[in-house]
Amino acid sequence: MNKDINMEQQILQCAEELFLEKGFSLVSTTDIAKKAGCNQALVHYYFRTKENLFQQIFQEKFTKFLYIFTTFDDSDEPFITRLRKKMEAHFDLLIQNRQIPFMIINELILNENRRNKLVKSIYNNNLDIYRKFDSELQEEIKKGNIRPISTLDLLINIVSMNIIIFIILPVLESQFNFDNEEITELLKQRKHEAVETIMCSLRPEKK
Amino acid sequence: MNKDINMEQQILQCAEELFLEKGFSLVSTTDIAKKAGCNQALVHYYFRTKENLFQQIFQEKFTKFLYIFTTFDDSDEPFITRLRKKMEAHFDLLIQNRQIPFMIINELILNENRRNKLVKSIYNNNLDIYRKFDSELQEEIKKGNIRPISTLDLLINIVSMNIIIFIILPVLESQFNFDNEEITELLKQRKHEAVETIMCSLRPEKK
DNA sequence: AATTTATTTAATAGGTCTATTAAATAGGGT
DNA sequence: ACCCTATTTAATAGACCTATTAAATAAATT
Repeated sequence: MNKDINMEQQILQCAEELFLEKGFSLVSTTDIAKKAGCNQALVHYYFRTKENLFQQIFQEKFTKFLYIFTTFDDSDEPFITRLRKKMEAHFDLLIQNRQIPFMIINELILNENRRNKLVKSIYNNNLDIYRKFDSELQEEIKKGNIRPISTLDLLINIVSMNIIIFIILPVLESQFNFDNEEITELLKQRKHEAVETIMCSLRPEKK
Repeated sequence: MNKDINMEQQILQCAEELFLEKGFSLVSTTDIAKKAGCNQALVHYYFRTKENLFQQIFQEKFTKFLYIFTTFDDSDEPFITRLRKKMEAHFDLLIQNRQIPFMIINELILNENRRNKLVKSIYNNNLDIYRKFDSELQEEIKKGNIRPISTLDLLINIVSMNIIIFIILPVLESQFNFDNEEITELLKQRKHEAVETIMCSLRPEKK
């Protein structure tokens, strides 16, 4: 591993890679130390517990995952255009961090404590932006520009369509031996299809 | 636990519940034995290894998960109607087995051996039905009844929309204290929305 | 140079885990 | 009653895990 940066950062970075790949419980502090090239006790010296170390990383990844949906786009483009852009930006983020969806699913289901803590903070911190989004959406529906749908359902749909390929990717890779370029192309196509599916699903009924 | 059935079945059943809840690595044979009310060695007596025991259960769940998509519906209803029915049946199955999606995601990502084994057998066993579905779909697209979409994308979309709520459910339960009835109602609504989203997304462009 | 502080290591306590072994118990069949 | 087989248990080997402790080394400060 890189010897230029200090060991604390080194450990953090190695831990991140391992946790992203295998989740909390399948990574030991011994694994982390080995990868970082240091003694196992050093991991505990800097971070005290494995849980601490994981929390730091997970928190950051989760915030990243949600960031795009927790910021307000104040351009004067139409609602649907801004929505499309958000969705595309979110997908692009996942392309850069392909294991985030798995990590989040895994830890959010398995660890009740982490889940409770996170969920509460998300809920409280983003109520405003949620309400704003909600009122804009319902406005568009009233105008007949968008098929009637609840805000929660739409958000779930978007997240769902955006994460699924990153869950399925390992399976596809098991069957077909993709090289990097093919995966890039696959993700590009899938991004297009995911966005298109949501956009098409929002078209109002023909009269 | 129930004392009427024999201990082998008892162990299998308890293991199933635990594995579904926590996945392979967070369940010990000691946990299983405790739940089943027997000595830990008995788990190994009947199933030799934890891996064996898990395989049996996982295989069954995974087959169940795919079953609906691996059978052919030969009624003479329109393609889109049959598709909708399949999707609904699949969702209903998941309602009865809410932890299946998590288990599959978890183990399919974490364990390369299991993934490889499964993926190959699925691929080989269901090529015929896949081709049949593929040709029907492309036929409908040619007729202009359905928006152009690849078969793989459509299947991914359907699975995605069907599983997402079962992934998110623990998160929602953390925030709101649902009782059983509320969850049933929530799932019913979500089923409707998932199916509707796919159906709407398949409508051809207006001319 | 001496002293203090920060980093790193070896050693280990105390726990859990899987799997095996040998012994105990139970249940037919003869 | 005896034998045979199936079921169940206690005990334990051997591995690995987290976290701590005390000692060693390096770096910084006076």
